Amino acid sequence: MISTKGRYALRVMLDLAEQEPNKFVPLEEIAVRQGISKKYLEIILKSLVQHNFLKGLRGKNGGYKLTRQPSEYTVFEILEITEGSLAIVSCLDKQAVPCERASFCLTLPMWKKFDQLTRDFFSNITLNDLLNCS
Amino acid sequence: MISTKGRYALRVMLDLAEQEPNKFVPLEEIAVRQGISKKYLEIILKSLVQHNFLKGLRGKNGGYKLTRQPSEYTVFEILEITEGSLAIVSCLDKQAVPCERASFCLTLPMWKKFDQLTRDFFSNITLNDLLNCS
DNA sequence: AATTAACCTACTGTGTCAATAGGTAAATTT
DNA sequence: AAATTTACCTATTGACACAGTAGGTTAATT
Repeated sequence: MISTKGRYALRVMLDLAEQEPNKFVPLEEIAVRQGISKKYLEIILKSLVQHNFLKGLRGKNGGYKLTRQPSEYTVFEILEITEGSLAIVSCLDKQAVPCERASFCLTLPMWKKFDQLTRDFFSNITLNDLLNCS
Repeated sequence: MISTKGRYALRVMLDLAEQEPNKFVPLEEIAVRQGISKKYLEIILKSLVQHNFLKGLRGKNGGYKLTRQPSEYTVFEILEITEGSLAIVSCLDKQAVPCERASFCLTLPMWKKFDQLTRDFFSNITLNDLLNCS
């Protein structure tokens, strides 16, 4: 299940996408608008900045802004960063220890298929798509 | 992410489906075969019995057996019982408190779509399908 | 009566989630 | 230069789920 981190991250990115482009928007504004604790959002935005999804600027008139166009962010990459992994089972996690049952596991092919389905689904949705959703 | 409960439950159901039908198979056997702690499996099988997915019989020659044909169990219902919920976001959980942002939430439609995708995917796979996977 | 095996209640260590608290560094304004 | 603003950083916390363990009770068979 997607935690608040991933959900909030998406909402913040969408919030920024709706603001005037290239303008730095202070966290406080976003927090109020989205009804999310400012302190908690800080943690989430930190990782988005570290991955160059956002640019942060300190001081007066500072804040955050997108580093790309909304159409250039996929939901998948935003979720992957904030959730750590979108793998449906731990066996398919990046840093998973290889399972010695893998060769004869009856369920593994199913998990892999679903994993690909998930990847395809969220990779094909951009922030722009969500903004224009009818 | 699917926890060990759901994954183990599936493996146990498949294990039983591979045994002689209508024969009661003791938990000990399954645990050894699957390499899973017997005590932990007890907890998982308990819920499967309570939902009439399995029949348990005590005493000598006792054990567990399926109550239906392997083709009559979908992966979805097995996972739903053992995992509690397969909802991708808590907003879509059965016992979720209604979100007041729902009416204008830009991401909710996406979550709903994915939820349906998940449901469709796992509802269309039966134990029998997994047994015969090539 | 003895054995087998499911069933039941309770407990535990570990880790993650969802925050909160308080301070520091950098940019701007006065 | 001082004050203000706002991002950035470290640490802590309570609650809860995960993954299992322990020990006993009930029912069926031998």
